[in-house]
Amino acid sequence: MIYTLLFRLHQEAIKTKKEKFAVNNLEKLLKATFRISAKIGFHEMSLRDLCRETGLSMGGIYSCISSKDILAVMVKDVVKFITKDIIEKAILNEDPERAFQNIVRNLVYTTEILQPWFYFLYFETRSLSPKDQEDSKRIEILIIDSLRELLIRIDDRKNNENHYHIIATMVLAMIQERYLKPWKYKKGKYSIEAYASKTIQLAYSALR
Amino acid sequence: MIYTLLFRLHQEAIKTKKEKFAVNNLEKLLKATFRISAKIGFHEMSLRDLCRETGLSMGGIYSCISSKDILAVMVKDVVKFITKDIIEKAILNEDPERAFQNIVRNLVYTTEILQPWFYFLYFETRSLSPKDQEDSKRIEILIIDSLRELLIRIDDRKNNENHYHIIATMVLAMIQERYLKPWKYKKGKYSIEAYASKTIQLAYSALR
DNA sequence: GTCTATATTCGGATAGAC
DNA sequence: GTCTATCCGAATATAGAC
Repeated sequence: MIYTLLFRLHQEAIKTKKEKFAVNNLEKLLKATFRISAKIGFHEMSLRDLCRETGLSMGGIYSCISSKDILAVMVKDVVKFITKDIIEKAILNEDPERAFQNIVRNLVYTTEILQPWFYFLYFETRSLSPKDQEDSKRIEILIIDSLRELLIRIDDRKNNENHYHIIATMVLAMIQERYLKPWKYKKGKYSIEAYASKTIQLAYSALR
Repeated sequence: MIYTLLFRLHQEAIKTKKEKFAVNNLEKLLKATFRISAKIGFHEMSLRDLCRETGLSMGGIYSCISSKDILAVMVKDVVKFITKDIIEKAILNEDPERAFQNIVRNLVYTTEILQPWFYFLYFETRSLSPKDQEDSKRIEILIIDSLRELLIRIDDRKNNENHYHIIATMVLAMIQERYLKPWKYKKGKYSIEAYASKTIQLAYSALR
Protein backbone atom coordinates (compact mmCIF):
# COMPACT_ATOMS: atom_id res chain seq x y z
CA MET A 1 0.00 0.00 0.00
CA ILE A 2 1.07 3.50 -0.85
CA TYR A 3 0.91 4.93 2.66
CA THR A 4 2.98 2.06 4.02
CA LEU A 5 5.62 2.86 1.42
CA LEU A 6 5.49 6.43 2.59
CA PHE A 7 5.86 5.48 6.24
CA ARG A 8 8.93 3.41 5.47
CA LEU A 9 10.53 6.10 3.34
CA HIS A 10 10.18 8.70 6.09
CA GLN A 11 10.30 6.49 9.18
CA GLU A 12 13.18 8.27 10.90
CA ALA A 13 11.29 11.58 10.95
CA ILE A 14 8.04 10.13 12.29
CA LYS A 15 7.49 10.12 16.04
CA THR A 16 4.75 7.50 16.07
CA LYS A 17 6.56 4.20 15.80
CA LYS A 18 3.61 1.86 15.46
CA GLU A 19 3.15 1.42 11.73
CA LYS A 20 -0.57 0.83 11.99
CA PHE A 21 -1.25 4.20 13.65
CA ALA A 22 1.13 6.19 11.50
CA VAL A 23 -0.07 4.75 8.21
CA ASN A 24 -3.66 5.37 9.13
CA ASN A 25 -2.97 9.02 9.97
CA LEU A 26 -0.77 9.58 6.97
CA GLU A 27 -3.64 8.51 4.77
CA LYS A 28 -6.01 10.93 6.47
CA LEU A 29 -3.47 13.74 6.26
CA LEU A 30 -2.58 13.32 2.61
CA LYS A 31 -6.15 12.91 1.44
CA ALA A 32 -7.15 16.05 3.32
CA THR A 33 -4.11 17.89 1.97
CA PHE A 34 -5.15 17.03 -1.58
CA ARG A 35 -8.72 18.17 -1.02
CA ILE A 36 -7.77 21.47 0.54
CA SER A 37 -4.81 22.41 -1.62
CA ALA A 38 -6.62 21.59 -4.84
CA LYS A 39 -8.93 24.46 -3.94
CA ILE A 40 -6.69 27.04 -2.32
CA GLY A 41 -3.11 25.84 -2.71
CA PHE A 42 -0.75 24.14 -0.31
CA HIS A 43 0.68 27.25 1.24
CA GLU A 44 -2.68 28.80 1.91
CA MET A 45 -3.79 25.64 3.66
CA SER A 46 -3.17 26.00 7.39
CA LEU A 47 -2.57 23.14 9.78
CA ARG A 48 -5.78 24.16 11.47
CA ASP A 49 -7.61 23.52 8.20
CA LEU A 50 -5.96 20.13 8.26
CA CYS A 51 -7.17 19.51 11.83
CA ARG A 52 -10.73 20.29 10.83
CA GLU A 53 -10.62 18.13 7.72
CA THR A 54 -8.93 15.10 9.32
CA GLY A 55 -10.46 15.27 12.79
CA LEU A 56 -6.93 15.11 14.22
CA SER A 57 -5.48 17.62 16.66
CA MET A 58 -2.31 19.65 16.19
CA GLY A 59 -0.48 17.14 18.35
CA GLY A 60 -1.91 14.27 16.37
CA ILE A 61 -0.66 15.79 13.15
CA TYR A 62 2.83 16.38 14.46
CA SER A 63 3.05 12.82 15.71
CA CYS A 64 3.39 11.54 12.17
CA ILE A 65 4.91 14.43 10.27
CA SER A 66 7.89 16.52 11.30
CA SER A 67 6.68 19.69 9.63
CA LYS A 68 4.06 20.89 7.18
CA ASP A 69 6.60 21.03 4.36
CA ILE A 70 7.37 17.33 4.61
CA LEU A 71 3.92 16.57 3.22
CA ALA A 72 4.99 17.97 -0.14
CA VAL A 73 8.22 15.99 -0.05
CA MET A 74 6.22 12.81 0.59
CA VAL A 75 4.12 13.44 -2.48
CA LYS A 76 7.21 13.97 -4.58
CA ASP A 77 8.70 10.71 -3.32
CA VAL A 78 5.62 8.70 -4.18
CA VAL A 79 5.27 10.21 -7.66
CA LYS A 80 8.96 9.62 -8.33
CA PHE A 81 8.82 6.02 -7.15
CA ILE A 82 5.78 5.18 -9.23
CA THR A 83 6.93 6.94 -12.38
CA LYS A 84 10.34 5.31 -12.32
CA ASP A 85 8.72 1.96 -11.79
CA ILE A 86 6.47 2.37 -14.82
CA ILE A 87 9.33 3.38 -17.08
CA GLU A 88 11.84 0.83 -15.89
CA LYS A 89 9.43 -2.04 -16.34
CA ALA A 90 8.27 -0.79 -19.76
CA ILE A 91 11.72 -0.47 -21.29
CA LEU A 92 12.51 -4.06 -20.41
CA ASN A 93 10.30 -4.82 -23.38
CA GLU A 94 12.45 -5.43 -26.44
CA ASP A 95 9.92 -4.14 -28.92
CA PRO A 96 10.15 -0.32 -28.86
CA GLU A 97 6.56 0.08 -30.03
CA ARG A 98 5.24 -2.05 -27.21
CA ALA A 99 7.46 -0.27 -24.71
CA PHE A 100 6.29 3.13 -25.96
CA GLN A 101 2.62 2.25 -25.82
CA ASN A 102 3.14 0.63 -22.46
CA ILE A 103 4.60 3.82 -20.99
CA VAL A 104 1.90 6.06 -22.41
CA ARG A 105 -0.98 3.84 -21.36
CA ASN A 106 0.40 3.15 -17.93
CA LEU A 107 1.08 6.82 -17.30
CA VAL A 108 -2.39 7.85 -18.45
CA TYR A 109 -4.07 5.20 -16.30
CA THR A 110 -1.87 5.74 -13.26
CA THR A 111 -2.16 9.52 -13.32
CA GLU A 112 -5.91 9.03 -13.49
CA ILE A 113 -6.01 6.78 -10.43
CA LEU A 114 -3.47 8.86 -8.52
CA GLN A 115 -4.63 12.17 -9.99
CA PRO A 116 -4.39 14.11 -6.70
CA TRP A 117 -0.75 13.09 -6.21
CA PHE A 118 0.41 14.09 -9.67
CA TYR A 119 -1.69 17.24 -9.70
CA PHE A 120 -0.33 18.29 -6.34
CA LEU A 121 3.29 17.78 -7.31
CA TYR A 122 2.85 19.77 -10.52
CA PHE A 123 1.30 22.77 -8.84
CA GLU A 124 3.23 22.71 -5.58
CA THR A 125 6.73 21.97 -6.80
CA ARG A 126 7.67 25.48 -5.74
CA SER A 127 6.87 24.58 -2.14
CA LEU A 128 9.81 22.19 -2.21
CA SER A 129 13.43 22.94 -1.37
CA PRO A 130 15.64 23.69 -4.38
CA LYS A 131 17.11 20.20 -4.14
CA ASP A 132 13.70 18.54 -4.15
CA GLN A 133 12.56 20.80 -6.97
CA GLU A 134 15.45 19.51 -9.04
CA ASP A 135 14.43 15.99 -8.16
CA SER A 136 10.93 16.72 -9.33
CA LYS A 137 12.14 18.09 -12.67
CA ARG A 138 14.29 15.01 -13.15
CA ILE A 139 11.14 12.87 -13.16
CA GLU A 140 9.84 14.83 -16.12
CA ILE A 141 13.17 14.68 -17.94
CA LEU A 142 13.29 10.94 -17.42
CA ILE A 143 9.91 10.52 -19.10
CA ILE A 144 10.80 12.74 -22.06
CA ASP A 145 14.14 11.05 -22.61
CA SER A 146 12.67 7.56 -22.43
CA LEU A 147 9.92 8.41 -24.89
CA ARG A 148 12.35 10.08 -27.25
CA GLU A 149 14.71 7.10 -27.28
CA LEU A 150 11.86 4.75 -28.05
CA LEU A 151 10.51 6.97 -30.82
CA ILE A 152 13.93 7.00 -32.45
CA ARG A 153 14.03 3.21 -32.37
CA ILE A 154 10.50 2.90 -33.68
CA ASP A 155 11.16 5.26 -36.57
CA ASP A 156 14.70 4.08 -37.27
CA ARG A 157 16.01 7.66 -37.33
CA LYS A 158 14.22 8.75 -40.46
CA ASN A 159 13.76 12.26 -39.03
CA ASN A 160 16.12 14.61 -37.28
CA GLU A 161 16.80 14.57 -33.56
CA ASN A 162 14.60 17.56 -32.78
CA HIS A 163 11.55 15.96 -34.28
CA TYR A 164 11.58 13.05 -31.84
CA HIS A 165 12.08 15.38 -28.95
CA ILE A 166 9.09 17.48 -29.86
CA ILE A 167 6.86 14.43 -30.24
CA ALA A 168 7.95 13.18 -26.84
CA THR A 169 7.21 16.63 -25.46
CA MET A 170 3.78 16.58 -27.05
CA VAL A 171 2.97 13.17 -25.61
CA LEU A 172 3.94 14.23 -22.11
CA ALA A 173 1.97 17.45 -22.50
CA MET A 174 -1.09 15.40 -23.40
CA ILE A 175 -0.65 13.13 -20.40
CA GLN A 176 -0.32 16.11 -18.10
CA GLU A 177 -3.23 17.93 -19.74
CA ARG A 178 -5.50 15.13 -18.60
CA TYR A 179 -4.60 15.09 -14.92
CA LEU A 180 -4.02 18.81 -14.59
CA LYS A 181 -7.47 19.85 -15.81
CA PRO A 182 -9.97 17.52 -14.20
CA TRP A 183 -12.68 20.14 -14.69
CA LYS A 184 -12.45 19.48 -18.44
CA TYR A 185 -12.77 15.72 -18.22
CA LYS A 186 -15.12 15.22 -15.31
CA LYS A 187 -18.09 15.14 -17.65
CA GLY A 188 -16.79 11.91 -19.09
CA LYS A 189 -16.98 12.69 -22.80
CA TYR A 190 -13.62 11.02 -23.19
CA SER A 191 -12.97 7.67 -21.59
CA ILE A 192 -9.48 7.18 -20.30
CA GLU A 193 -8.89 4.37 -22.79
CA ALA A 194 -9.89 6.58 -25.70
CA TYR A 195 -7.66 9.34 -24.44
CA ALA A 196 -4.62 7.07 -24.20
CA SER A 197 -5.23 5.66 -27.67
CA LYS A 198 -5.66 9.11 -29.18
CA THR A 199 -2.40 10.23 -27.63
CA ILE A 200 -0.51 7.29 -29.10
CA GLN A 201 -2.20 7.88 -32.43
CA LEU A 202 -1.13 11.54 -32.41
CA ALA A 203 2.47 10.48 -31.83
CA TYR A 204 2.38 7.99 -34.68
CA SER A 205 0.81 10.40 -37.12
CA ALA A 206 3.55 12.88 -36.27
CA LEU A 207 6.24 10.32 -37.10
CA ARG A 208 5.00 9.98 -40.63
CA MET B 1 0.99 50.41 -22.58
CA ILE B 2 -0.02 47.46 -20.52
CA TYR B 3 0.23 49.14 -17.11
CA THR B 4 -1.87 52.05 -18.27
CA LEU B 5 -4.55 49.57 -19.32
CA LEU B 6 -4.31 48.06 -15.87
CA PHE B 7 -4.63 51.41 -14.15
CA ARG B 8 -7.76 52.25 -16.10
CA LEU B 9 -9.33 48.85 -15.47
CA HIS B 10 -8.86 49.16 -11.71
CA GLN B 11 -8.98 52.92 -11.27
CA GLU B 12 -11.76 53.01 -8.70
CA ALA B 13 -9.79 50.84 -6.27
CA ILE B 14 -6.54 52.82 -6.56
CA LYS B 15 -5.92 55.60 -4.06
CA THR B 16 -3.26 57.35 -6.07
CA LYS B 17 -5.14 59.38 -8.63
CA LYS B 18 -2.24 60.68 -10.70
CA GLU B 19 -1.90 58.22 -13.54
CA LYS B 20 1.81 58.82 -13.95
CA PHE B 21 2.62 57.79 -10.36
CA ALA B 22 0.24 54.85 -10.23
CA VAL B 23 1.33 53.38 -13.56
CA ASN B 24 4.95 53.64 -12.58
CA ASN B 25 4.36 51.84 -9.29
CA LEU B 26 2.12 49.20 -10.81
CA GLU B 27 4.91 48.30 -13.18
CA LYS B 28 7.36 47.94 -10.32
CA LEU B 29 4.90 45.90 -8.28
CA LEU B 30 3.91 43.46 -11.00
CA LYS B 31 7.44 42.89 -12.21
CA ALA B 32 8.55 42.18 -8.66
CA THR B 33 5.54 39.94 -8.08
CA PHE B 34 6.47 37.87 -11.13
CA ARG B 35 10.10 37.53 -10.04
CA ILE B 36 9.26 36.48 -6.50
CA SER B 37 6.27 34.24 -7.13
CA ALA B 38 7.98 32.39 -9.95
CA LYS B 39 10.37 31.15 -7.29
CA ILE B 40 8.23 30.64 -4.21
CA GLY B 41 4.62 31.15 -5.27
CA PHE B 42 2.27 34.08 -4.86
CA HIS B 43 0.95 33.15 -1.47
CA GLU B 44 4.34 32.60 0.06
CA MET B 45 5.44 36.01 -1.20
CA SER B 46 4.94 38.54 1.59
CA LEU B 47 4.34 42.23 1.09
CA ARG B 48 7.66 42.76 2.84
CA ASP B 49 9.34 40.78 0.08
CA LEU B 50 7.59 43.12 -2.30
CA CYS B 51 8.88 46.17 -0.41
CA ARG B 52 12.45 44.90 -0.63
CA GLU B 53 12.19 44.06 -4.32
CA THR B 54 10.46 47.28 -5.42
CA GLY B 55 12.07 49.76 -3.04
CA LEU B 56 8.59 50.91 -2.07
CA SER B 57 7.26 51.02 1.48
CA MET B 58 4.15 49.31 2.79
CA GLY B 59 2.30 52.58 2.46
CA GLY B 60 3.59 53.04 -1.05
CA ILE B 61 2.29 49.64 -2.04
CA TYR B 62 -1.15 50.22 -0.58
CA SER B 63 -1.43 53.53 -2.39
CA CYS B 64 -1.88 51.77 -5.71
CA ILE B 65 -3.36 48.41 -4.79
CA SER B 66 -6.27 47.80 -2.47
CA SER B 67 -5.02 44.41 -1.27
CA LYS B 68 -2.44 41.80 -2.09
CA ASP B 69 -5.03 39.63 -3.83
CA ILE B 70 -5.90 42.29 -6.36
CA LEU B 71 -2.49 41.76 -7.97
CA ALA B 72 -3.61 38.32 -9.15
CA VAL B 73 -6.88 39.73 -10.48
CA MET B 74 -4.92 42.31 -12.45
CA VAL B 75 -2.88 39.62 -14.11
CA LYS B 76 -6.00 37.70 -15.04
CA ASP B 77 -7.54 40.82 -16.57
CA VAL B 78 -4.51 41.51 -18.74
CA VAL B 79 -4.20 37.92 -19.94
CA LYS B 80 -7.91 37.83 -20.75
CA PHE B 81 -7.80 41.11 -22.64
CA ILE B 82 -4.81 40.09 -24.73
CA THR B 83 -6.00 36.57 -25.49
CA LYS B 84 -9.43 37.72 -26.59
CA ASP B 85 -7.82 40.34 -28.76
CA ILE B 86 -5.63 37.79 -30.54
CA ILE B 87 -8.51 35.46 -31.23
CA GLU B 88 -11.04 38.05 -32.27
CA LYS B 89 -8.66 39.61 -34.76
CA ALA B 90 -7.57 36.24 -36.15
CA ILE B 91 -11.02 34.89 -36.86
CA LEU B 92 -11.85 37.95 -38.94
CA ASN B 93 -9.70 36.23 -41.53
CA GLU B 94 -11.88 34.37 -43.99
CA ASP B 95 -9.40 31.63 -44.73
CA PRO B 96 -9.58 29.13 -41.84
CA GLU B 97 -6.01 27.97 -42.38
CA ARG B 98 -4.67 31.50 -42.13
CA ALA B 99 -6.82 32.18 -39.09
CA PHE B 100 -5.64 28.97 -37.40
CA GLN B 101 -1.98 29.64 -38.04
CA ASN B 102 -2.46 33.23 -37.01
CA ILE B 103 -3.85 32.22 -33.62
CA VAL B 104 -1.15 29.65 -32.95
CA ARG B 105 1.73 31.89 -33.97
CA ASN B 106 0.39 34.91 -32.17
CA LEU B 107 -0.23 32.96 -28.99
CA VAL B 108 3.23 31.39 -29.07
CA TYR B 109 4.90 34.75 -29.66
CA THR B 110 2.77 36.67 -27.18
CA THR B 111 3.11 34.11 -24.40
CA GLU B 112 6.86 34.29 -24.99
CA ILE B 113 6.98 38.06 -24.64
CA LEU B 114 4.52 38.13 -21.75
CA GLN B 115 5.67 34.82 -20.29
CA PRO B 116 5.55 36.00 -16.66
CA TRP B 117 1.90 37.04 -16.99
CA PHE B 118 0.68 33.81 -18.52
CA TYR B 119 2.84 31.68 -16.26
CA PHE B 120 1.58 33.48 -13.19
CA LEU B 121 -2.08 33.12 -14.12
CA TYR B 122 -1.69 29.40 -14.77
CA PHE B 123 -0.04 28.65 -11.47
CA GLU B 124 -1.89 31.14 -9.29
CA THR B 125 -5.43 30.72 -10.54
CA ARG B 126 -6.28 29.18 -7.18
CA SER B 127 -5.44 32.48 -5.48
CA LEU B 128 -8.41 34.02 -7.26
CA SER B 129 -12.00 34.15 -6.05
CA PRO B 130 -14.27 31.40 -7.43
CA LYS B 131 -15.76 33.90 -9.83
CA ASP B 132 -12.41 35.02 -11.17
CA GLN B 133 -11.30 31.39 -11.40
CA GLU B 134 -14.25 30.73 -13.68
CA ASP B 135 -13.27 33.73 -15.73
CA SER B 136 -9.79 32.34 -16.05
CA LYS B 137 -11.04 28.96 -17.24
CA ARG B 138 -13.24 30.65 -19.80
CA ILE B 139 -10.13 32.07 -21.48
CA GLU B 140 -8.88 28.54 -22.03
CA ILE B 141 -12.22 27.30 -23.29
CA LEU B 142 -12.39 30.21 -25.73
CA ILE B 143 -9.05 29.20 -27.23
CA ILE B 144 -9.96 25.51 -27.52
CA ASP B 145 -13.33 26.26 -29.10
CA SER B 146 -11.91 28.70 -31.60
CA LEU B 147 -9.18 26.29 -32.66
CA ARG B 148 -11.64 23.42 -32.95
CA GLU B 149 -14.02 25.41 -35.13
CA LEU B 150 -11.21 26.38 -37.47
CA LEU B 151 -9.89 22.82 -37.69
CA ILE B 152 -13.34 21.61 -38.68
CA ARG B 153 -13.49 24.19 -41.43
CA ILE B 154 -9.98 23.39 -42.62
CA ASP B 155 -10.65 19.67 -42.77
CA ASP B 156 -14.21 19.97 -44.05
CA ARG B 157 -15.50 17.52 -41.41
CA LYS B 158 -13.74 14.45 -42.72
CA ASN B 159 -13.23 13.19 -39.16
CA ASN B 160 -15.54 12.96 -36.19
CA GLU B 161 -16.15 15.77 -33.71
CA ASN B 162 -13.90 14.35 -31.00
CA HIS B 163 -10.90 14.29 -33.25
CA TYR B 164 -10.92 18.03 -33.80
CA HIS B 165 -11.36 18.63 -30.14
CA ILE B 166 -8.35 16.53 -29.24
CA ILE B 167 -6.15 18.26 -31.80
CA ALA B 168 -7.19 21.65 -30.45
CA THR B 169 -6.39 20.38 -26.97
CA MET B 170 -2.98 19.21 -28.12
CA VAL B 171 -2.20 22.54 -29.75
CA LEU B 172 -3.07 24.44 -26.60
CA ALA B 173 -1.08 21.99 -24.49
CA MET B 174 1.94 22.67 -26.70
CA ILE B 175 1.53 26.43 -26.40
CA GLN B 176 1.28 26.14 -22.63
CA GLU B 177 4.17 23.70 -22.41
CA ARG B 178 6.42 26.40 -23.81
CA TYR B 179 5.59 29.18 -21.38
CA LEU B 180 5.09 26.96 -18.35
CA LYS B 181 8.51 25.32 -18.46
CA PRO B 182 11.02 28.06 -19.20
CA TRP B 183 13.73 25.94 -17.61
CA LYS B 184 13.43 23.59 -20.60
CA TYR B 185 13.70 26.24 -23.27
CA LYS B 186 16.12 28.75 -21.78
CA LYS B 187 19.03 27.02 -23.44
CA GLY B 188 17.69 28.11 -26.80
CA LYS B 189 17.79 24.83 -28.69
CA TYR B 190 14.40 25.69 -30.13
CA SER B 191 13.74 29.11 -31.54
CA ILE B 192 10.27 30.42 -30.97
CA GLU B 193 9.62 30.42 -34.72
CA ALA B 194 10.59 26.77 -35.01
CA TYR B 195 8.41 25.89 -32.05
CA ALA B 196 5.35 27.60 -33.53
CA SER B 197 5.88 25.94 -36.90
CA LYS B 198 6.32 22.51 -35.34
CA THR B 199 3.11 22.95 -33.40
CA ILE B 200 1.15 23.83 -36.53
CA GLN B 201 2.79 20.92 -38.35
CA LEU B 202 1.76 18.51 -35.58
CA ALA B 203 -1.83 19.67 -35.90
CA TYR B 204 -1.82 19.21 -39.68
CA SER B 205 -0.28 15.76 -39.52
CA ALA B 206 -2.98 14.76 -37.06
CA LEU B 207 -5.70 15.88 -39.47
CA ARG B 208 -4.52 13.48 -42.12
C1' DG C 1 2.06 60.66 -2.57
C1' DT C 2 5.08 58.21 0.32
C1' DC C 3 7.09 57.09 4.54
C1' DT C 4 7.49 54.87 9.55
C1' DA C 5 5.34 52.76 13.24
C1' DT C 6 1.89 50.00 14.94
C1' DA C 7 -2.51 47.22 15.46
C1' DT C 8 -4.25 42.82 14.97
C1' DT C 9 -4.79 38.37 13.31
C1' DC C 10 -3.13 34.00 12.21
C1' DG C 11 0.50 30.90 11.09
C1' DG C 12 3.67 26.78 12.53
C1' DA C 13 5.47 24.50 16.20
C1' DT C 14 6.01 22.68 21.11
C1' DA C 15 5.16 21.20 26.10
C1' DG C 16 2.97 18.60 29.09
C1' DA C 17 -1.49 16.40 30.66
C1' DC C 18 -4.05 12.24 29.90
C1' DG D 1 -0.40 7.98 20.88
C1' DT D 2 -3.31 11.83 21.09
C1' DC D 3 -5.15 15.86 23.11
C1' DT D 4 -5.31 20.97 24.90
C1' DA D 5 -3.08 25.08 25.79
C1' DT D 6 0.33 28.15 24.69
C1' DC D 7 4.52 30.40 22.62
C1' DC D 8 6.45 33.14 19.26
C1' DG D 9 7.20 34.98 14.89
C1' DA D 10 5.26 36.72 10.69
C1' DA D 11 1.57 38.14 7.92
C1' DT D 12 -1.74 41.84 6.11
C1' DA D 13 -3.44 46.08 6.71
C1' DT D 14 -3.90 50.84 8.67
C1' DA D 15 -2.96 55.47 10.99
C1' DG D 16 -0.78 59.42 11.04
C1' DA D 17 3.66 62.11 10.27
C1' DC D 18 6.14 64.40 6.56
